[in-house]
Amino acid sequence: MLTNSRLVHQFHDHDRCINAALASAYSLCAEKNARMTAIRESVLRLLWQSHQPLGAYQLQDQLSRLLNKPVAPATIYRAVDFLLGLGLIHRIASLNAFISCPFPNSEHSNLFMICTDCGSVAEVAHNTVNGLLQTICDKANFTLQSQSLELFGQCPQCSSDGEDSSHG
Amino acid sequence: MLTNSRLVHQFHDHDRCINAALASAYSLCAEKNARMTAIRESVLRLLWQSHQPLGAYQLQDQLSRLLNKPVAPATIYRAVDFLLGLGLIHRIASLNAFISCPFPNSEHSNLFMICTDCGSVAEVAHNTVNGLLQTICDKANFTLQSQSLELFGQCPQCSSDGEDSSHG
DNA sequence: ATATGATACGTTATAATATTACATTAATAA
DNA sequence: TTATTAATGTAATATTATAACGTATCATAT
Ligand SMILES: [Zn+2]
Ligand SMILES: [Zn+2]
Ligand SMILES: [Zn+2]
Ligand SMILES: [Zn+2]
Repeated sequence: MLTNSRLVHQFHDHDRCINAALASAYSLCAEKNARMTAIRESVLRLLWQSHQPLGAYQLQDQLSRLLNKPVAPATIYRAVDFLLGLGLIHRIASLNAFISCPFPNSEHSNLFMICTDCGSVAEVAHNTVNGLLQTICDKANFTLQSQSLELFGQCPQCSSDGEDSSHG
Repeated sequence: MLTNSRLVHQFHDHDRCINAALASAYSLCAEKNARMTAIRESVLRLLWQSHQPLGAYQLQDQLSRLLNKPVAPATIYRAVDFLLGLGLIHRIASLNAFISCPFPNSEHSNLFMICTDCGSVAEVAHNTVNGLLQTICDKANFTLQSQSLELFGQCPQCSSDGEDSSHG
C-alpha cells in the first residue's frame, strides 16, 4: 500500500512535497520526450500549493494573476490534459477538479479520500483493493481498463475537531 | 454480493426490470411519505428505458418530447434530486449522468461497471469491497461517509465482439 | 368548505464547467 | 534555411448545473 495520507493530514514540510514533485515531473518528461513548458509547470505548481484539488477556473484565476494577464480556459485544459497524460495529476470526477499526484512514478490505480470539511484529498494505491476489483470484474467478464474511486468523509483533523470533547 | 451484471449484459425481459422498479418506487414513497408525481415517475421511467445512464439534458429532451411541451432544466434536476434522495437512481460522477438503481430497497454502497463501448452500466454491491474500504479508512483515521466507485472497461458483450476470432 | 402552510412546479436568467476552431508563435528536424 | 510539428493565443460556443421568484397543487386543521 502506498499513501500520502499522513502527509496530507498532518503538518509537514510541504516544500519537500513540491520539490519531489517537480523533480519527478522533469525526469518523467525527459524519459518520455515531453515538454515541460512554463505554463505547464505553473499549473503543476499551482496544484502543488496544497493537498487540495483545484477546479479549472480556479486554476485560470490563479494563473492569470500569476502571469498578470488574462488566461483562457483552453490554456488551462491543455496544461491539465498534458499533466493528466503523464500521470502527474489526477482528475477528481465528483469535484470537477484536479489534484497533484504524490507518487507519479509508480504504476498505480488510485483511490482518493476526500475530506468534505476541509477539502483535503489523500491518495491511496492499494494492491488488495485493486486485486479485489480485478477479481470482481473477471467474474463478471468485464474487461477492466481504468477506475475512479472516490471516498468522502472527514479527515483525521476534521474528525477530531468535531469530536465530543466533554470527556476531558 | 448483489449485482445486476447478468441482466445488464444479456438479453432479458426488461419489462420485469421496469415493473419491479416502479413497484419498489411506489412502496418506498408510501413508506417515506414521499410523493411520486407524474414528472418524477416519467423521469424514473425514462431512466429505466435501458440499463444505460442519461444526462440531465437528455432527460430534458425526452421528457419534453413525451409531454409535448418545453421542460426546463430545473424540472429535471428537481425530479432527479428527489429520486436520488430516495435511492431510486444514482449519479455517475464521471459521466455527469444518472442511472436507475436495480436494488433500491437494500442498504448498499455502490460500485459501477461502465462499458466505454456500449455505455451500459452494471451495479455491484459488494460487502468485501465495502469492508475493505472501511478498514482502509479506519486505519487512516478517515471517517467514511459515502463513496463513488466507478470502473471503466468493456462489458462481456463488447469484450467478445472485439475478440480476435482468428482462432476458430 | 375554507383557510393555512408546505410542497411541487413553471419560468427566466445565469453560473460553472468544458470543448471547438482557427490563427499565430515557438521548437525541432531535415 | 526551410519544412514540420508542437504549443499557445484568441474567440466563440457547448454542456452541465443552480438560483430566484411567482404560481399552482396538495395536505391538514379549523
Ligand atoms: Zn505536502
Ligand atoms: Zn479535513
Ligand atoms: Zn433490464
Ligand atoms: Zn443502487
